[in-house]
Amino acid sequence: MHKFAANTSLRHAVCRLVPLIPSGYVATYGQIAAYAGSPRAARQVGMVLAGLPQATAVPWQRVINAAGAISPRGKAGAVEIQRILLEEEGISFRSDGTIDLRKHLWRPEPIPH
DNA sequence: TGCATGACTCGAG
DNA sequence: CCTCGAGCCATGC
Repeated sequence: MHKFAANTSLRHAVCRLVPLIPSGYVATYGQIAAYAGSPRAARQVGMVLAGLPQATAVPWQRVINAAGAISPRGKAGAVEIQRILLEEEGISFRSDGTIDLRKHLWRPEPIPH
């Protein structure tokens, strides 16, 4: 019944990169995957975030999908929680529930190492 | 080994 | 601009 797993190196990259996203901005799964060196691993990034403990210091809420929406999830209420956290950081949502990436997408100056 | 599953993405129509 | 389908890839049974 030990449920661990998840690509270790990607997990480390995610924990290093996600905290670089400033409050008030968001990044996409694909973006994080690309900076982590695995441009095709967007889904795995989602899996890593799903595996984070509840009390993590990693700002997982700042990672959304390429459509500018909060990705639906099995857990009921999870999407609402994420939205509230982002609104508290100053991010506004359109009536259809999406975020304007032109305004809020994280665009790091130099490429993160 | 095979097949379904998912916090994904992109391009065709 | 939106909907769909196909590609993608680690996990789990």
